Amino acid sequence: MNKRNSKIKIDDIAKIAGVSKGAVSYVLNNKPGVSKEVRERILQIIEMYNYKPNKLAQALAGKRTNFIALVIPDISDMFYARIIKGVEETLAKYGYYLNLYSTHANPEREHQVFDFLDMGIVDGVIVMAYHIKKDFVEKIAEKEIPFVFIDYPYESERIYSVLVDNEEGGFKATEYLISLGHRKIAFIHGSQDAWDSFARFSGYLKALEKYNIPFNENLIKRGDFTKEGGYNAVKELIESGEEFSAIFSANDHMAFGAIKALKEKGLKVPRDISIIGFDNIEASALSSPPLTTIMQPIMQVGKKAAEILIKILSGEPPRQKRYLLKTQLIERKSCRKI
Amino acid sequence: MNKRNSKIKIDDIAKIAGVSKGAVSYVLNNKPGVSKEVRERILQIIEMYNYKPNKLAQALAGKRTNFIALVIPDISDMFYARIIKGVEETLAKYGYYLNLYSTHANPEREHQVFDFLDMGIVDGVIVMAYHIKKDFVEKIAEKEIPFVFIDYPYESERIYSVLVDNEEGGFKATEYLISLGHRKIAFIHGSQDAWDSFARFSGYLKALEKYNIPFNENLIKRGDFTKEGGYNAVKELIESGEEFSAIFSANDHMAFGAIKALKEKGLKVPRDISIIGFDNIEASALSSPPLTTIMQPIMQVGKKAAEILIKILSGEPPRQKRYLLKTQLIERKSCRKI
DNA sequence: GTGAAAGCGCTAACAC
DNA sequence: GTGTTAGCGCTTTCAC
Repeated sequence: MNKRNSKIKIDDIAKIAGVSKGAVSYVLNNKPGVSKEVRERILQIIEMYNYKPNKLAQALAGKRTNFIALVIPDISDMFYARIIKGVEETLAKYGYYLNLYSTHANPEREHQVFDFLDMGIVDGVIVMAYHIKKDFVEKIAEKEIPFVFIDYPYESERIYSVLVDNEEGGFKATEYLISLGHRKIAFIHGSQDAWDSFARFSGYLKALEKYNIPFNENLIKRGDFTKEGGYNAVKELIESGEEFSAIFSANDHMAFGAIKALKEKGLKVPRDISIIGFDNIEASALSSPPLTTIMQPIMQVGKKAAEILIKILSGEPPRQKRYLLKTQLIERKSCRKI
Repeated sequence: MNKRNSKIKIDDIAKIAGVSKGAVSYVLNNKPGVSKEVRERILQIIEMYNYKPNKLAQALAGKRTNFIALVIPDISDMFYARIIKGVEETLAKYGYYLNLYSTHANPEREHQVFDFLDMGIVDGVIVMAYHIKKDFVEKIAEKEIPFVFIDYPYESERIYSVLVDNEEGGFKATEYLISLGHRKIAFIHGSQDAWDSFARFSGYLKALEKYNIPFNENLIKRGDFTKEGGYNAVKELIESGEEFSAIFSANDHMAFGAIKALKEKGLKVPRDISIIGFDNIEASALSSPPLTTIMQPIMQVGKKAAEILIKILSGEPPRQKRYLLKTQLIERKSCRKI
């Protein structure tokens, strides 16, 4: 019934080398307390028998597992895939293994995740979840196992978090449009409850304010982050008769929908209307016209989160708790000077 | 120094319930041997203290870890991402956790992977690797821990593997072109050592044969799976003066390069030349013209691999060792009847 | 039906 | 320096 009964273990190595397990353990962990000759001999035998210590036993005996859990809504979404990559690459660099847990944005599964913390199998957790409320998280913070949040929107003294500076991105996008001479700039919101969409909107507002452009409520429409949402929002906008020369869409998908709606009404981008998106998804470079957009430093988000966690695990927890990563403007062909 | 000293453990539960650890263990594992009342009481206490058994200890004591390792070349590539998703979803369905290991197609890391098998931390492994040679794999097959290969090109009695039927896909693509009236069909190879490209080519050959179309060596060019490769190959083809009315490109990226080369020479797709790709990458639906291509059942590959592994772990290893998944023709606008 | 005790494979404190 | 041994937290056999 034992699934590993045929495997060679530390006792075997010890016996063969004519020493105690302790000596072998020391050698395995590069610790002093073994003479040079004995160490060499043990090393040889380990090599010879291709002995690999059982991680489970090591971990149970107090060592780390070197496993880090990453909790993420969806693996196959390119956006998350890049976060995963950022995490994975830095973890690998420091000798950690990745333990992926996909929640499919299911609230129950997102909460379930925290059982990981008590199971002893991972040294730390990186979490990206949408439905976890602040008080829950704060309670979790008392666990012994460290974790860092990605896109945790609340300020907190105790939670490590890294997120994209959406507000600054929204500001940048709007400012760019303004610099091109636009003053009647429509804004397409994402989903109702999306705090990142609001942060972008907040940047939009700040830019208007900075350049003394009056805010016009009729220029604000709501999409839902999908192409259809953008399409409907812009169609509505056009039919409202409100004048505008540019659109800032809270994400690229909606921007494509917007372009479609514009096209149907005989409006050309960027000839008649300029449009800027947010995210820089793959299709944005390929569309016609190629979409000017705000690129999120997605991979860096993953990288940063992993780095923080590793720092904590190394016993040097960073003082800073919250990391805001800057976006970047990708200038393509969907905006023009007027 | 102990990282979990504050956690409640099985002894605590036992003490509180006034029973032995054994009893608690039985309850945890839904085993008989505990009276109904005692069981209830233990359950209550477990609930009350939110006790979670330590997986490490459980696993060490002989149980499964419920962790499955997935070894894959690159996470952020959409293609692999979908495999991951397929694997992850089925694993989740059966209560397994995913353990991702990205090799970046690095031979050393690909081999390293097999250390997993000896470390006791995963119950099984799904591997997709490019640089692992047949004899190495066959040797690994003797390990006790089960694994299944994705895209393992060799026939084998002992290795479980699931792969896409590239030959059938190549046949289907070619047959489609032929059905449209084409007889002078160029083929653009992928990289030199890509067995999947060869399989597609082999399908091409079979289709020609079936329809009594003579094979013309001058119609065969080599790319390297990149857009540039496709571009160069087709440029060369055009400049060779060899006549052709259609191109079957071994992947979509090269097809885009091909279209570019065609365009530069004043040839329009599909007006002058029909072109079919392979893979159905995201951009293929978005390009102009939208690319007709062969879709690989990528997610199913992951799903199938996971299913096989789970079957093995459940003690019912499937008799069939090798699973060939069928492709699908995605008809868009890059081919026309002549 | 219940509890004691022997592992699982390793680490680390402690004698020698 | 070297070897012994007591855990780590759980499962499971085996008496009772």
